Amino acid sequence: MVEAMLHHTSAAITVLPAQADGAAFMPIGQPLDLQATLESGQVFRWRRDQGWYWGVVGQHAYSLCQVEGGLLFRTSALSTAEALAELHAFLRLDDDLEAICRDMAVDQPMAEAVASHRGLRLLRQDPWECLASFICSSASNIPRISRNLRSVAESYGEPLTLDGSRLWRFPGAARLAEAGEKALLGLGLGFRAGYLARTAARVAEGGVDLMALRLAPYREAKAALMELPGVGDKVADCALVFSLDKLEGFPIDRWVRRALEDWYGHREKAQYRELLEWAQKRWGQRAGYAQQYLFHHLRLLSKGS
DNA sequence: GAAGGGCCTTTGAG
DNA sequence: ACTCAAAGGCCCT
Repeated sequence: MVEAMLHHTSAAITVLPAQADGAAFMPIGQPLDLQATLESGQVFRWRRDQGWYWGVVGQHAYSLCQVEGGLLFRTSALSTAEALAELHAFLRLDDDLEAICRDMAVDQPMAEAVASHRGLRLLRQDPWECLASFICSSASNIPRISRNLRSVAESYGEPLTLDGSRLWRFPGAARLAEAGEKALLGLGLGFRAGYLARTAARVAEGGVDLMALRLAPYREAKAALMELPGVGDKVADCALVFSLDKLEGFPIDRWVRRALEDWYGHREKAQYRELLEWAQKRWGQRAGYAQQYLFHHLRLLSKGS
């Protein structure tokens, strides 16, 4: 498979990625920038090492490496077919990104963001891990969120082995409810520990069926999420966009708010709901993508890279 | 109902 | 050493 792929490799890639032998190849026709996708603050537990990304999708460990025409991958999944299906869903390859970006880029700032990060995709994450992740994101920063979630997974999740490397599944709600607030506080979660423990308990006892929310309309699903401790407008929108297929969601954090002020002339004090309605009117079902491009673009600009 | 302010922990960067 | 910001939410005036 790898050899067949190499014959149409572009001149830009002159050597095989490290440790390509034995990896399977997944052809991808959609635009994909794996680095931008995995490092744009949607997910926090993927690690890069020598051009390979290591992480967990569903119940299985994966290592991924982007090459011309697709991905090289290894997995702990039982069959290649299962892995391909899992990756396809995770990367939202059913989204026609070219069309989405074309529709979104109706103004200068978005046109620049889209042009600068071609292949940045939304992901379809596991709803519980996604919700828990963004509960932990409150008033935090990405390096810290990553560290916190890694601690949680390594303390309470089931270990997986892939090519001699250890990865951890994210622990289920029942496991975290059992662990309790004090234990989570001990992992450095700060005031988020109480939120996470209480929401875990609610989810574990069936107070809300996260998977079922994929079938519910946006407003209904959001209202259900916002009943949970530590879940307000922003965290709910993150869970909706990144894991529940509600791409009309539009999470507004400090960065996106800044982008809306700087690039679209919104006033500093504008309320969340007001900005949300504006974005949904402008971008409709592509609001979630629009948000991700604004977030990633402004963040990279301000980091000077 | 809207608006403003303080507090909830901890870390990383300047 | 000190300050501020960080993919917020909640509760009180």
